[in-house]
Amino acid sequence: MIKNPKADSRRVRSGGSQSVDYRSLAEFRYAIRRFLAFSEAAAGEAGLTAQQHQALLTIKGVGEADGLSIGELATRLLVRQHTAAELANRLEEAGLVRRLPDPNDGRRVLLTLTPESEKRLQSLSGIHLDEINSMAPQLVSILTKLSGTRTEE
Amino acid sequence: MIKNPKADSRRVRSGGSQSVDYRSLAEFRYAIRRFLAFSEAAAGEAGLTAQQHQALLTIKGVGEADGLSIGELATRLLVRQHTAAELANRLEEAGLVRRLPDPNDGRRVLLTLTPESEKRLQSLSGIHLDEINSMAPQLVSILTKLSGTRTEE
DNA sequence: GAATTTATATCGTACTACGATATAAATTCG
DNA sequence: CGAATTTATATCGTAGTACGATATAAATTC
Repeated sequence: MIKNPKADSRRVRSGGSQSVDYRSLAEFRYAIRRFLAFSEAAAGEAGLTAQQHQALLTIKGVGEADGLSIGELATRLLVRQHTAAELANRLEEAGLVRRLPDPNDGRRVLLTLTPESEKRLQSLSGIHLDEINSMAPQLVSILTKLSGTRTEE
Repeated sequence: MIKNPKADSRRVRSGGSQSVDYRSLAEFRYAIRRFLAFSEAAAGEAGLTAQQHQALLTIKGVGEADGLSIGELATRLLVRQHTAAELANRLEEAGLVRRLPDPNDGRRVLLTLTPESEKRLQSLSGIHLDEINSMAPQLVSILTKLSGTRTEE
């Protein structure tokens, strides 16, 4: 079977410059939005905001033995350090992280999960894996369709 | 060459239930965050907020000839209709969309791009295609690594 | 050991999405 | 047909959160 351009693939040519597949670009953003909306809803049902959930996942996922510093959390979440500090405040108040001073550096604070947040994160992660598996084919398809559409033609 | 599990793939087994690859899940979120941060910065340089940029892309990408209604925009952005209406206000004030009453339904308003926003969107789209192309391999790799890690083993 | 840098924290502000609500047009149906 | 209901958009006040500005304290530099 020969690979043909999809029927609904619309490359709009404008102003004599290169064509752009606006539809696929919009589909890509829509897919990301759907995933994030799904994730926020799932987090909400677990009593977490989206940021709280992702902070927990980051602390767990980076997997530093003694915990993750505020600064490293900020780097991973792509927010300012004081934003990560505020996020840590809210997580601590909710009993979802512990703040432990770094024994090697008195300025740093290391964040670790509590048993409660470990539990919630594990449940959420399973739910998310299911969702990612179900959306992955479409996402890969969009990425493939967009690949190389910038400079070619 | 035989496909082996990656050395840095860490599946954490907890509580006797299934293992979860927290690191890959965190990497996936980090990739999404990087893309969104890139996109927001690019939009900002074009004088747009992230939402404004995505509204323009949606109006263009859905490709209805007469424009996109507020309600359809809300559906695609996964926000409430009145949020889309407010977004349309800000876009209109900035001269980036026009509101045209739907001749077939007096309740509806159709949003169309202006020449100015067409121009900015085209430029932004090219920049985004480059970024998507450069991140796609890693994203596909993460998705592949996560695939099927929910129920198996 | 004084100056600088790094890490975290606090406070006030701004942006934006939301709930509640309003208005008007279209549709339903007795 | 005309009243009731539904649909589409809009407005207003509020809340959450990320940010800039700033502060404090510990570590590093020289």
